[in-house]
Amino acid sequence: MSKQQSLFDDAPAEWELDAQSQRLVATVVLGEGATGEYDYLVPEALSDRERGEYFLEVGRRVRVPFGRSNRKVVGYCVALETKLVDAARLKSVAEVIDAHALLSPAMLRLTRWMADYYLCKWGEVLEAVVPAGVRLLAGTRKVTLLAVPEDVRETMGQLKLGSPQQRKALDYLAGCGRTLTTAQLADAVGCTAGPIKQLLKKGLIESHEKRVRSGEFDEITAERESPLVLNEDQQRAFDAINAALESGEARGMVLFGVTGSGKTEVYLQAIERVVGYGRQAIVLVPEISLTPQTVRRFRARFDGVAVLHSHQSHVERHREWQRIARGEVQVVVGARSAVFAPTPNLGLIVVDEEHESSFKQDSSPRYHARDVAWQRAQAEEIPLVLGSATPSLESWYKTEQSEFARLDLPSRVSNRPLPDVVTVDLRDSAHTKFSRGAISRPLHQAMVAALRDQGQVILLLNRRGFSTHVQCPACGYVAECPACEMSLTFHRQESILRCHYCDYHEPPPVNCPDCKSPAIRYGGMGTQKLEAEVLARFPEHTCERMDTDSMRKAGSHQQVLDRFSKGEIDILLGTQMIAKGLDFPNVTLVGVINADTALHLPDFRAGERTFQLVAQVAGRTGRGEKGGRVLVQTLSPEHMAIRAAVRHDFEMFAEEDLTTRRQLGYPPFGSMIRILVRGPAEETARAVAEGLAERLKREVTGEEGIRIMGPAAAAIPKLRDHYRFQIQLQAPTLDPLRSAVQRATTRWKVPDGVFLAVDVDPWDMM
DNA sequence: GGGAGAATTCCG
DNA sequence: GGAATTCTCCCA
Repeated sequence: MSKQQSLFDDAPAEWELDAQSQRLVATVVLGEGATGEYDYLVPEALSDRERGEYFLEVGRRVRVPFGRSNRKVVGYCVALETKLVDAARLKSVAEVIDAHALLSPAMLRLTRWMADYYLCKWGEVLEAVVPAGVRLLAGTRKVTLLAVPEDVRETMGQLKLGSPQQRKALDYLAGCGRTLTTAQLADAVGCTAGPIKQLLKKGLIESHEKRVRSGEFDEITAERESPLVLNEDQQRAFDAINAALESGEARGMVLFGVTGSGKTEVYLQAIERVVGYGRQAIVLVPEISLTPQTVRRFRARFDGVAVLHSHQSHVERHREWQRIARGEVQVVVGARSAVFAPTPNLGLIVVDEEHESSFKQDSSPRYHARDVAWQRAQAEEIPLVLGSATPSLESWYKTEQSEFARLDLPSRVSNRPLPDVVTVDLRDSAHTKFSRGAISRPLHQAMVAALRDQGQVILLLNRRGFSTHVQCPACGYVAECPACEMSLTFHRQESILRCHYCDYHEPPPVNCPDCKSPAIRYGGMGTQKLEAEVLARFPEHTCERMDTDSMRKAGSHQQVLDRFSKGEIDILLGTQMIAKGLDFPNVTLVGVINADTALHLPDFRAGERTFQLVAQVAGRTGRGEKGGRVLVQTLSPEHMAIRAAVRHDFEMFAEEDLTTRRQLGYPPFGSMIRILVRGPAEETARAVAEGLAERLKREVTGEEGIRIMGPAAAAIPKLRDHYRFQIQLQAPTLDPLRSAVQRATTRWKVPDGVFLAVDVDPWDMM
C-alpha cells in the first residue's frame, strides 16, 4: 500500500498559504482502479446530518469525480477531517451512496491490515469484505416521498393556486400527517401526477428520497433446547474461555478435542455468556459443514442467529448484514467471509475445524479467515477459540510457544473409546492376489462381518469418476485434456471423458486415436468403479455413492445422509465429503481405500493433509454402543503420518512433522510467499516469471536467510490453456519477503495476457 | 519539425 | 484502471 502522497513536496511557499483554508475533507479509497488515497472536499449539503440520511461519515461509500475526465467512480470514505487545505486544488464529493456506514473504523483498520499483509489493494479488500448484495443495496428500492414544508404550511390558506386539483392535493398532503409518494397522493386525491408536479415546481411541496425494503421476510425459528451438562474436560475448557472473556483481553485458544468430544457444546455455552454481556459472537465453520442442522443447533439455543454463506442470494445476504449491523443478532454463523460480519459489539470469535482449507480464500485477497479472525480479536480485545481434532501445525506451534492457550478435550463424550485403526499393506501379495479390485481381502472380510452384525460401512476414496486414466496398451497413448494436459477421467454414468481441472469433456474413444488399436484400457480406481465393485461383492446390500458428481442437485446431499441415518443405506462410499462431521452411531466400519493419494504430492503439507483425512474419517465410526473399526489401505504403512493416524496420536504427528519443517524452514518456522505467473503463451509466461525472479533476487541481495526458488513449472503446469510457472519465496520472517515482492512488482507492468497471483502464506501449492 | 505509436505518469 | 502527457523513433 503506497503512502499517502502530499500535494506539495516541500512546505508551501508564502503565496500559496493565502489559498489555504479550513475545510471538511474526506479521504477516499476507490473500490477499483487506482490505488492510493484521495482527498475530496465535502459540500455543505453532505456534511450536515440534519439534512437527511445521506450525510457523509467514515465507512460509507461515495461517488467522486476522478481523473482528468472527471468520470464518476465509487469510493469508500476512510477518513473525515477538517483541515487546512488549498480548496482550489481539491474536487468535491458528488454523492453519498449509503444511508449507513458499511464499515466501522475498526473494520477499516482491519481491511487496511489485510491489504498490507496480503499484498493487495485496499479497495480490493473493501470490495471483498462488503458482500455484493450489500453494495448493490439488494432488496431495497428508492422512493420519492412528498411533504409540505413548514413555512408553506403556515401560509397555505392564503395561497393562490393554479387549479382546484392542486389545492386538493396540497390540502390532503398537509392534512394526512405523513409523507406520501406521488402515486399515493394522486390516488388519494383522484388526480394525475400533473398537478403534483406543478406544486413541486413552485416549491409548495418538497420531496426527498428514501430507500425502503421491498419485501418482508419470515423469521426462522427452531425448537428450543437447553444446555447440556458439561463433563469435567468440557467444564475446564469452558472455564478457561470464560476467564478470557472476563479478562477483556485478546486471547487465542486452541480447543483440541478428538471427534465426538463435544466441542460444539463448549462453544454454545461460551456464546451464552457472551450474549449475557450484551455482546455478539461470530462462529466460522467450513463451507461444507454449514448445513441446516448446524444452523438449527444454534437457532435452538439463541434468539437472533444470522447465517452468512456464499450460496445465499444478494437479497438474503443484504438482509442478514443489516440485521447484524442493527444489533438484532446475537450469533453469526457463517463460512470464511462471516469473519467480516458488522457486529456492533463483538465479544467472541470461534473458528470451528480451524485446519480446514476452505478458510483460505483462493482468489485475491487471498486471506485466511483464521488469521484475519485473530487480527480482529486483537483489535477488539476479545478471545478467539480455534477448535479442531487435528489443528493446523501453525496453530499448534502457537500453543507450544504459549502464544495461544491449549484446551484439551481428550475423551469422547460418555467415554466411548476411539475406534481401532489398522493398516492393510497393499504391497503384501496375499492381499493383492485376492482380487484386482480396490477392496483387499481384510477389508472385504471386515465388511462382511460388519454388515452381518447389522452395522453400517463407510468407504473413502478420494477420486471421482470411474477410471482415472484411459490408456492404449499397444502404443501407450493416454487421453489428455487439450487445455490442461492432465489425464482425463472416464465417467461411466454419462459415458464421457472428463477433465477434473476444467470443464472439458469428450466422448470416450472406440479405437486408440494414435494406433487404431481397439484395446483401450480403463485404468485407475474412481468412486464409480468402487461402487460397481461393492455392488458386485455385496449384491444383497444397499450402497450409495456420495461425491460432487452424484450430489449435483441441491438437497441430494442431505437426502442421502437422512437415508443413511435411518439405516436405509448399508454402505456409503464417496470422496472426502463423507469424511467430515457426520455423526452416525451405527457406523461400525470405515475403510480408507487408498490413504496415499495425497501423501506424495509436492507439497510440504502433504503429510498433514493425509493425517487429517485419515483421522477425520476414522472419527466417523465408534460413536455408538457397538464401537467401530477402521481399515486403512496403504502402500506406505510405515509413513509417519499414517502410523500416527493409526494410533490417534496427533501429538506424535505434530512433533515429527514440526521437526522436519524446522529443518527446512517451512511454516510455521518461516514464512512463505508463492507467486504464480500464468498466460496462454508458454514462452511469454516463462519469460515474465524469469524476469520477476531476477528482480526479486536483485531486491534481496545482501539480505540474510531469504530463499527464492524458481521459476519452475507449477505442479499443474497447464490449466485451462494457461501455462503456469511459480516462484517460491521463503524467509524466517515475512516482512522482508513482503517488501521485496512489493519493491519488485510496483511500477512493473506485466505484458497483456500474463497474470500474476501473489499468495502470502499459501495453502495450495499446486 | 512533426506525426504516430509506445511508454510513462498521474489521478486529490 | 484509464486518460493525458511525454518519450522515441522515423521520415522529410
